[in-house]
Amino acid sequence: MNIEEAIETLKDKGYKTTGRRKDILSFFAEADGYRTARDLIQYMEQRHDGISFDTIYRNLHLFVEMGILETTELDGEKHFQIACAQHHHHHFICKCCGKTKEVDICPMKNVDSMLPGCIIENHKFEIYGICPQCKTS
Amino acid sequence: MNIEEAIETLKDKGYKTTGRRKDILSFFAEADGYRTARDLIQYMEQRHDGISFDTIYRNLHLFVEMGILETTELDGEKHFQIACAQHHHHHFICKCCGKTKEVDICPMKNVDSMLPGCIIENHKFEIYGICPQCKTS
DNA sequence: TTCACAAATCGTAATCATTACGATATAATA
DNA sequence: TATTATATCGTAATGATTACGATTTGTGAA
Repeated sequence: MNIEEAIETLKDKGYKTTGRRKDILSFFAEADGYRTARDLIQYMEQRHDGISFDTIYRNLHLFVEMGILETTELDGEKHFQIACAQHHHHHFICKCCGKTKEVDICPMKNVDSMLPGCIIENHKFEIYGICPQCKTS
Repeated sequence: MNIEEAIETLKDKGYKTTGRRKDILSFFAEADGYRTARDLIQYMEQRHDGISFDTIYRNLHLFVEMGILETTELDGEKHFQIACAQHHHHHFICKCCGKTKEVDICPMKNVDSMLPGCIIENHKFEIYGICPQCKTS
């Protein structure tokens, strides 16, 4: 998902293309990994007079809902990144820089039979550690 | 892990056996699943005049650190339950009542080779859904 | 059993991420 | 360019969690 695609998606659903939205998308396009709302606020304050919490959180939620961003909870704080592949996958997440790597292993294949009577709705599989770049620096 | 074991663990490490700690352990022993700090506060207020946030959170953190409780983040709120088995395992978690079921599948066996150069520190694999009891009621 | 003291608890204020809202500004379109 | 629904702003409110000085209590020694 790149900025142009994201803006197309917004237009298709009747949402407006605003400067703020482009800025938010730029931030995540450059980011290459998970970032918090606070990271985004800091970025926005650097290149504008200010940014409203309302705008930050409203758009983060909207983008997640539209599949433009993915979200996960790390250290008690919500993190966001550009949605990568369309197919089902999981992530290695660097604790240091937030960078992610796709992992095409899904452990759900054999799980159904182990949970008789349960309705399985979704699952989370994440691997945490240090990426090669952070390891050497 | 039962209450007696937990109190032994505390004593061994030089921590005191207080009424509050016994009450907190009783709550989780009865709970059979993940509960929030607020759930615990509500329970404590029912059988005492009141309970300090300080006592709640200090002991929750202590118990996690000592392996008496396990913790996970659900819906942006920390949840706690009595640590179950000693061996490595994962959980099915009922979104409705917090009840957990052990799942003895671990997807990490083949992951190392997919992440060359990365230091893998830990991982999370959780399955979310509705348990049989909540399904029928 | 009582004493002394470190540890634990209490009550409450502070913090921090997130949500909410009335007022204002702006993108889309006719 | 005029209209209007949508988006943004500035700020206050919320809710979980953390912090802290004052008080209480469990524990081990006398």
